[in-house]
Amino acid sequence: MSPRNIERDLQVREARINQILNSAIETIAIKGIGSVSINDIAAAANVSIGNVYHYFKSKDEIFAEILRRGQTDYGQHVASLAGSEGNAREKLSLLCESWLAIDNNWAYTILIHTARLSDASSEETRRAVTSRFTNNLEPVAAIMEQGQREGLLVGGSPLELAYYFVSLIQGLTLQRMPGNEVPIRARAESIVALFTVDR
Amino acid sequence: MSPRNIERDLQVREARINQILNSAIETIAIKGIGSVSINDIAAAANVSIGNVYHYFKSKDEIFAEILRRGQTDYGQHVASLAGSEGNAREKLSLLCESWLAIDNNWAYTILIHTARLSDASSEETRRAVTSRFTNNLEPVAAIMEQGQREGLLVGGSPLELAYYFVSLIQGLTLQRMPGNEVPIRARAESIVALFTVDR
Amino acid sequence: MSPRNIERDLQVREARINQILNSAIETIAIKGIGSVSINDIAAAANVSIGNVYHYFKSKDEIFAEILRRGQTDYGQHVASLAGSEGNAREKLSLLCESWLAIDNNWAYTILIHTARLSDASSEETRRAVTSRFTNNLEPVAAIMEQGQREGLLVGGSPLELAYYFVSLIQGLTLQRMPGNEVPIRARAESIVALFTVDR
Amino acid sequence: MSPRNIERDLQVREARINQILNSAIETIAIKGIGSVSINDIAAAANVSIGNVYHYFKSKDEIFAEILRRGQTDYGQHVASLAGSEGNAREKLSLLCESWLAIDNNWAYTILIHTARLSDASSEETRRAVTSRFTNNLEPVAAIMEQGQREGLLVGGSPLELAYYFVSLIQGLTLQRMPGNEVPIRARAESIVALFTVDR
DNA sequence: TATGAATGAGGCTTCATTCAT
DNA sequence: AATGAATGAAGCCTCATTCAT
Repeated sequence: MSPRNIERDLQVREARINQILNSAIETIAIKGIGSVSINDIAAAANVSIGNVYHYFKSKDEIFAEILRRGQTDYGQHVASLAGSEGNAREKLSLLCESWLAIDNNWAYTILIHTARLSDASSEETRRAVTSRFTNNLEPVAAIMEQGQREGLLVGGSPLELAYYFVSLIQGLTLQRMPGNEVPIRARAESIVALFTVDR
Repeated sequence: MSPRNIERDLQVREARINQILNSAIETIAIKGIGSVSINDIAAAANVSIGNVYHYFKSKDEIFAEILRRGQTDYGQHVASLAGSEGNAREKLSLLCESWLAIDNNWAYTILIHTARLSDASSEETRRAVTSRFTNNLEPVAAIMEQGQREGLLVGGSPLELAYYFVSLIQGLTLQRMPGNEVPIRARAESIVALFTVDR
Repeated sequence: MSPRNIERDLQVREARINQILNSAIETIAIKGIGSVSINDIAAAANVSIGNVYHYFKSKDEIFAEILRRGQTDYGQHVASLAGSEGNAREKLSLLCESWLAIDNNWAYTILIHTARLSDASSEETRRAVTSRFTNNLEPVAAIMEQGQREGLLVGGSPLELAYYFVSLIQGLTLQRMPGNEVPIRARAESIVALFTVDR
Repeated sequence: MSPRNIERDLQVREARINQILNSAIETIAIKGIGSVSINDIAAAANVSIGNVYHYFKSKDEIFAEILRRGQTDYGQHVASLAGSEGNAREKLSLLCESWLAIDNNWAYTILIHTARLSDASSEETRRAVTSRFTNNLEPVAAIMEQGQREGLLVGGSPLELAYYFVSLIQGLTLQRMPGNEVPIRARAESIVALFTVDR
């Protein structure tokens, strides 16, 4: 029937989708969420506008997919961290450092919050984002609990602590948006210290 | 009735400006930063579009003015708190509680970050926002320093601690946007505990 | 409050709406339903695109309003005809002639049928169009009934006859679209003869 | 299995073309003339877009071919009817019933009229459609003439009567578009009665 | 013959801003 | 001071058509 190599087609398709999403997140990092247009995204991906719409139904779908991937990847990262060898303080440090090391994170963070806003995206997208956010707290809470058992981290509800930790990280991340010149550097060590018991 | 004089005119003007700005922040809280239009703002203030432009040069100026007022009010609040009687832990608690009590805060917070994005507003607005943000850290840093002197709060650079505190508060605030159903409540007590030494 | 003449404003508004709608129906008559764009409509009305949207929510609303007016006007026309002096055959003749005399009618007719098509307009528009169409059959049916009482018109269900009459008129109207060169002229006399008993 | 030869290739080609055209008319019946896209047509025919273009030069050609076949088939039908045994009234009844029986007819009818509109199709297509329409009137006119000779049908120019008959049928057909709920059923008997002399 | 990725012009719609009254 | 009509640029999205495989 088809004189085309289906498997190769799928690979190309996947590659193109990645290409669009990856350059989109970069473009957002430069232009900012509110100003980024499909035009920008297409240009950054070296692809025509029409072709972007060949792979995505709408701008919202692009945002939603970026978020899905970002949150899923982060979830896997933090879950594997929670399940790995080492004490809770070390894990928290690693988590902290990996966040602070990624330049793009502010874009994900702003995207997460923007996507939640009423008109900015569909009800479904919002639900999915919030649900993943909540799920991703679990491994952090597990680390908190481990730290409490080890006597390394401060007491209190582990989930609540995780909530504070993630909020702090996200709050810091937002300070790193382009154009922002707050003359203070966040240091993983000091942040983890807030949650550490021995001092 | 009362003859128009300059003073009364200014009062009316001021009242109208307040009316527009106050309903604007509410409208932003509902529509979302990115979707709100001058039309929405005018309608919410029960004022014509043209009249909005009579009081403000541009949409950016409205945003900028909301931010200026919000940040200035907050700055005065936190400065007076820093200068007031009481120990640092109590002050931090009050600061925390006052933030968590205000429903609109997420809108200010998102507005602050949006306004900083390159294309979203003028260079001048961005500089002003960031500058006020940095200035407003000072009183918090002063409270941190006081707390360290009192032996109540954890050690480290007071400014850096203030930075973390504010970031945490802002991060939490963002979780309270409409449509958000994170099933965890932030409690001032637990937050302050992170910065407290006696445990 | 307002230094504008409200009444005059309303008059201007009404005039502008008429101007847009009237030139729109003309433009449709030239360009054809399927090809007419908001751009065409705006240009024909000597008005900017944005201003068209100041008066109408969407292209569909323009179509819907044209239809509402066209069907309402026709309904009043035919109702007043049905209630007027004269025998049924004369009334039918007048009705026929007035339809055949109006050059634009094909556009209304195509518009009526296009508006009924699933994707072409909203459920609400479609219902309204069909409902008005059905209502407008009544006066024609009344004429048929009068004609039967007078012994001038053929027998059968008056409503059904009205349905045939209107369908015939519409079918003929469609033959008169631009680009159409069917070398036959419809004549009111012959059409009415089909519904006449004495021959 | 069976060796490919030219004849078989042609058969396959013809089969594919039929498959596309048949599902296209169905799709038009659902989506509506103005909204149907090549994509819809390809999907309905279970064929790729590219393959549609392998068999047809353009969307206009598909429409034109549907019309050519529809009008030609109808022409043959009505011509054979005109040449068959039986009196004119019976022939008119059969013609009427066969039209009313076919669910798709409204789509053809709308298509015929749409295709005639200036911008909707090429000059050539329009000429062909109108020409076939006019030609197809001849057999109907012949039936009218026969009926007049037989003393069964009303007097007047046979071609003009044929024109009215077909317009009436088409007008009725349009009332049967999807979404249409005109609560009146057309009955062949009553329609033919309008053209019948004995009453 | 068959596929579907790719293109880009064009259509609809929104919105900040201006201006006559 | 107040109104809202008017403008037009810009954004989102669709779709007929082409082309490499």
